[in-house]
Amino acid sequence: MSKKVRVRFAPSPTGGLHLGGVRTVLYNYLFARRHGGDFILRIEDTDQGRYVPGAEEYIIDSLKWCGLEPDEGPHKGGPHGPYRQSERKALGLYDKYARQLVDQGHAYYAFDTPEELEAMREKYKSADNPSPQYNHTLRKKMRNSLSLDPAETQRLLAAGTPYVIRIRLEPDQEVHFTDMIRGEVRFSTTGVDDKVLLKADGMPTYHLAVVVDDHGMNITHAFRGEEWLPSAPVHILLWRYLFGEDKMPHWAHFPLILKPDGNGKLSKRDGDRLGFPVFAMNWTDPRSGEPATGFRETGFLPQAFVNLLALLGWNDGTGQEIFTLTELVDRFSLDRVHKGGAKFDFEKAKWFNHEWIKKLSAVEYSDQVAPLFAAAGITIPPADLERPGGEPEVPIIPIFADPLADITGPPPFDLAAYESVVRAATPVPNRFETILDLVKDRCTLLPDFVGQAGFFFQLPATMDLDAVRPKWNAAKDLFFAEYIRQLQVGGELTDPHALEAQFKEMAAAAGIKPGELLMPLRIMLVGGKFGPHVFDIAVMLGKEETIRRIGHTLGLLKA
RNA sequence: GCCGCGUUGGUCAAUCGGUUAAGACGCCUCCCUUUCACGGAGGAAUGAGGGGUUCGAUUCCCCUACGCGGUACCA
Repeated sequence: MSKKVRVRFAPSPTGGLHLGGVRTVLYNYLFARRHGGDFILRIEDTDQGRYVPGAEEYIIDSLKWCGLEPDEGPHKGGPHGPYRQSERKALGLYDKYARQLVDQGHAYYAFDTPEELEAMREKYKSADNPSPQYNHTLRKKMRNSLSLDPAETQRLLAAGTPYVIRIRLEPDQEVHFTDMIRGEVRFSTTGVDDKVLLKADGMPTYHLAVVVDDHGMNITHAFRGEEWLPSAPVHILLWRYLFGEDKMPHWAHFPLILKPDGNGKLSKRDGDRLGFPVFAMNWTDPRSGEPATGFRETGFLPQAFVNLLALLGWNDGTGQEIFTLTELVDRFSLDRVHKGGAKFDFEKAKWFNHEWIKKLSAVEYSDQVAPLFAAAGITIPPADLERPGGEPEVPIIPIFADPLADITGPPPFDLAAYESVVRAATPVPNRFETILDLVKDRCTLLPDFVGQAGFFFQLPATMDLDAVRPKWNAAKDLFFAEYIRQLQVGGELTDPHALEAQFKEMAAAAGIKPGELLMPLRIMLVGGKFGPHVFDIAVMLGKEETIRRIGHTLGLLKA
């Protein structure tokens, strides 16, 4: 019986969480859930100088928005805490293992100052070797416990001279491991430098911390972005020296998400330049004050965001593109993750969102849409937000309530059962939601709802009278006056088909082609040439409001 | 420079030696619709180059080119 799967996402709190980061989380999460394992959040705040206040909270909030909640982390604890490396330092493990490495002869003390390092790089830099490495040859020329005589090393140590601990890499050693995505990957130690393991301030570098903490947290599978591949041999060696390669987690390096134009890793700058979000949620750097927009604020549904990210580098081979989180968990496998990077395409991203808006009932996102109306100065009458039959017993649709844990159980999953549970928990739409459902085919981003449905709640902001005026005449004016009278004597508007039939009969009686009348009616009710079928709108507006708008426009046309 | 990883239409991509090389986004045409969408039908568009291996290569191997990543007391 193999160990329980445990994976981790280990960001450094230096800024907003971007696309690539969320996708790394997602693949970790999917793998963990797929195998009934744990997903851990660990904060790699080993670099004091780059620490950004608020970044950790932002990361946690972003994961929450995406529905990718860790099982253990700094915000919720767990049996393997603490979950911040700055706090794990107190455990004394980094120091202990660094010294153990020195004792084993696999690491050494180095006393070089930053200036000396810089001088070394300048001195040995050449066209052939633009970035000289602190390695087995150059270290002989530097100040460290390998080049200095032991007495001098002892003296420097005793005097409290600042030092770092570097790994000692001997040349021509082959290091290889199996990457779950790329297969066998081989390196020669010749090209790798003597990486710093423990910094002068006593904090570990990523290289030491990742190995010590993955070990301490019983991580079974270590997944990260492709940019880490080149330093993998250092981590393999550390595992070999410290805990044994047999205890080492399985590795996988995910492909990069590339900028849409040209080449290279997608960055925040690309988003600014090309006009799309790169971060999960809005983020303002507390130091520079520089803002960045998020997918959430742009009007993406978390379901769509997760869906589009999953497909950026993975697919299930069937051609299916729309997946719920639950389906993703059910289908995900590492061997179908691509090796090559994928360019981000915002048009396709929007398509995913559009699909999700159509797929979901407005009940499932009306709470995200309502504030947008308020922000646009459109008031939704409280009555429209009242739910017929009262609020449901389960207030939140369990799409992101980790359905797998309490609904479908361990894999394989009963997706059909899950869907039915979600359906049963979905309440009856209120009037606001009914209206959203009526126009959702036309909405790609959440803010589109304001433009598409605003007229239901207030007189159209603009009236496209130019669409009516050229062909307007007394006969039409007369027709609508008569139409108002007919509506007045009739009952409340309930059946769009009956309404349409009545309208067409009247048109025939007046000797006017219905097509001549339909557009004016639309303009009267909507204000422009868009929206659902006119009579659906009239029914939704109600008799009184429909009459009011026709009369109002008639007045405008006379003026 | 060196090391590593990649390379199927504009983009995301299927194919695990034999296919007319799927599908999706975007684009174009048409249908539906007396609005805008949705939906439906169709179209243009792809294996970086060169060597092998094989009866047969997009698929396996090698070389080249190109791209990316790394080469910090950053992660």
